[in-house]
Amino acid sequence: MGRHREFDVEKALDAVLCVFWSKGYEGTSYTDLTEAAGVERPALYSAFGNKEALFAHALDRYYERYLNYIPDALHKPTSREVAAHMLYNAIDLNTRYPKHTGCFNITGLLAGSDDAEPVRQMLIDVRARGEALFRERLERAKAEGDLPATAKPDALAAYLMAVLHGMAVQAKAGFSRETLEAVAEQALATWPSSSTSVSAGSSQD
Amino acid sequence: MGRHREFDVEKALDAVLCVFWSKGYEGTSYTDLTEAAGVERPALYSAFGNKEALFAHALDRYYERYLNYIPDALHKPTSREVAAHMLYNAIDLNTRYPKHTGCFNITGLLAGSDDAEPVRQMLIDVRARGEALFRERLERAKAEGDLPATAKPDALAAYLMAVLHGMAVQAKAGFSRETLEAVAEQALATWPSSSTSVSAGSSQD
DNA sequence: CAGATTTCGTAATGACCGTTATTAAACCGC
DNA sequence: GCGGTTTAATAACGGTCATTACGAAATCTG
Repeated sequence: MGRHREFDVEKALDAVLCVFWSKGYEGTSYTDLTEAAGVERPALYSAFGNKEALFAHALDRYYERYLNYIPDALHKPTSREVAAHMLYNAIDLNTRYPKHTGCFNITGLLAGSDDAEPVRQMLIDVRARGEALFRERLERAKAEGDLPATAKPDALAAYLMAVLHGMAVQAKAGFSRETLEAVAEQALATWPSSSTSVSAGSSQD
Repeated sequence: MGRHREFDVEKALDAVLCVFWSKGYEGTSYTDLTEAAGVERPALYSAFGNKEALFAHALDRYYERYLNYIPDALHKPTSREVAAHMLYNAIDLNTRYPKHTGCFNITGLLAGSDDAEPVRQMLIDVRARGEALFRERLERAKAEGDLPATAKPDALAAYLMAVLHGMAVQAKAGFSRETLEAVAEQALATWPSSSTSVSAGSSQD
């Protein structure tokens, strides 16, 4: 019983997500959010809780709707294909929307006042979870012989995540998709392989 | 004539720099700055101007005092040494101070409200200037035969900057110096070379 | 239709934001 | 020591922040 909700909760969350994506947590005001969602302030509060809870909802949705290529990537047969899939899908995501380039997660992770420390920590934790999944996939690749026995899955995972994070920064700095693809190509040029003999150092033309 | 200044302008700017380094531009309040500098608000205003001008002063000082390894790196004889010097000095800088890990520039570049857009643009411009210097150095290396004729200096420069920015993010996420060194090692494993035959793909052990 | 319940929209809350009058104190040349 | 000048410190400014009472409107059950 009671009055029905007049706005679409999913659509409102999508609008909120885009604003946070562009400006980060503290860079976004509640007025920004209500204007983007087309919903009055108390309505957003009753639907999602306070600003921090709303950001958490947006973060969940970001992983569900935009980072859903990660599970797909992890299922690729070889570690090289996993890496390539993650790189090129990240580039697409980081440059697809001119209004909010880069990565939602990384954008909010770096700066913030002391009050926003819980939010930063939340982003740090989620990021670490993603890297752990990738590392475990590389450990499997090593066990399967897809990576050489000398390979270090943890270092390799950290390395590729560094490239991904760096591209998120560069996308925010206005880099084109083409430039980022050149970055990815360079990163993949050094990817280790167990079977084939590699000549990665001169693979760029 | 007139009353003498009772605080050390240089020391105040150093203190201010550290706070901005940790929290970014908007994450830092003027109260944070005056408390760190041990200087009352009007004194900071009279010495540096408003918050944006103060941040610009801090950015200048950051490049003078902490990124002074970049000119040294660019003077190394080979492009590989240039890259290695930049990577390992960046790691040291990004992990040296537990109170403000990562990179001052990258920390403030990603997020911010619309009011802070000029500051973000300032950081984007300075970052681009650094990458341009590196790219020009790689073009010289190519002309000198230090890099193969097939090398693409712009892509190579963007790639290494991506790794550097990614490490700045990871430092902010709590990565240890050792982990970042493994990342740098992986990044260098693929660095192109004109003379020696390369087997970068299996160079990790 | 009556009563209970939920949402909506206005408007207000106290706290903090960056910035600056204003007044008192310290220094200079004379 | 005195007038002119610069700095120091207190305290205030209007504006925006996130958050929420409160009363009107809308929907359900009975």
